[in-house]
Amino acid sequence: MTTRWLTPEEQRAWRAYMAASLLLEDAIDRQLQQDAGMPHLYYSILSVLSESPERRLRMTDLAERLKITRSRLTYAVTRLEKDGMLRREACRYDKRGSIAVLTDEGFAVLERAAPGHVETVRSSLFDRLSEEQVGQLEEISAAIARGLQEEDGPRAAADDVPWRRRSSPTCS
Amino acid sequence: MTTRWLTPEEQRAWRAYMAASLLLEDAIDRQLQQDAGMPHLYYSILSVLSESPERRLRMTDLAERLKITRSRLTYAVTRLEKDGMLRREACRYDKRGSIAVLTDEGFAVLERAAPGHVETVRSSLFDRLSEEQVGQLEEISAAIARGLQEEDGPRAAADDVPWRRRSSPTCS
DNA sequence: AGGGCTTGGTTCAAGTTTGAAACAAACCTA
DNA sequence: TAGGTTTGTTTCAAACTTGAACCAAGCCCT
Repeated sequence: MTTRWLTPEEQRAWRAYMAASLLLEDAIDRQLQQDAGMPHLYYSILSVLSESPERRLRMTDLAERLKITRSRLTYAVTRLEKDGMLRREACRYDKRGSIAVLTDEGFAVLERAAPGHVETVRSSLFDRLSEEQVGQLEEISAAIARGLQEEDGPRAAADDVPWRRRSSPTCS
Repeated sequence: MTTRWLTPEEQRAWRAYMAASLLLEDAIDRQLQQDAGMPHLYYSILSVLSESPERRLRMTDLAERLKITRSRLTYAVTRLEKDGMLRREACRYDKRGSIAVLTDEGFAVLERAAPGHVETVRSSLFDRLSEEQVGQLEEISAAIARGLQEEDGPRAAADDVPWRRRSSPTCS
């Protein structure tokens, strides 16, 4: 089949998107590195944990939520654990499992870093967009994410029964 | 000043965006790594070069267009040069300068990889969006990029005179 | 001309990411 | 219930990124 090349509009959109996403990740990473001594991903890990019941989550669930590989997560968690931001606990019900638990120190660091981070997100992103555009961005992003996720993982649905791991996020 | 936290709509948009951009970069990187043996950035370098006059560009210009640091570019170009995708030439007019030139082999590799890449971009992104959304994405991205660039570099404008480097991209 | 500042580019070490391989526990099935 | 497969996690080496430090070469300015 002959390639369906991008139209000029698509080209423009694609290039603009690439530039924006690079610049944005960069700005955010730099700010967090400066003010919290960790890259964006690491901050996100703490953030997700802080919102989970009992501030704990299994590695796989954490990876799933953050859309990163388990391997990448292992490395990050190892560093964060070394820094005292979180600790690992064994899972009682599944001896393979390991659970990341946010420590009080980790929570404190997060609380301290949050305002600066939000400010950066705001000034880099939301201050530049109209309310309407915020909605558009969400829809567009959701559409992309949806598409890319169903590809590999038609997970959940029927086999996601209550007593299964997937629905008991803290595994304890 | 008290932090202006994100509204629920902003939260949703932000999370959706984060997920989408991670998944998208991932999908694209994986495809290119598989089919062309190089990550997305490296492909982009070849791509930008291929569209430049004489398929050559100064390092700084290349970095500027790709929105990456010079250091990162140096590393990438070193690898690509080792692989024969491009070569470096000295700049005649400015002995500090070095110019990356796409080789015929590099061009061939690019041509071979392009269809697969475009197909991935299409199926991951544009097939999921309406025409209207493509336009919205461009506007949103442009707004973000604009904001993040003027911060550091209020370059160009008046002092971007014709005979200056910035406007003679090939420096030769 | 002789500093001193700026710019273009690379280098270096430390940190991060990748993907494949290794392991171990859990699950299935005959 | 033994063996085979799947799932959860880590490990390892190789690749990539980061930011600061460095080296020239160009650019003032007096």
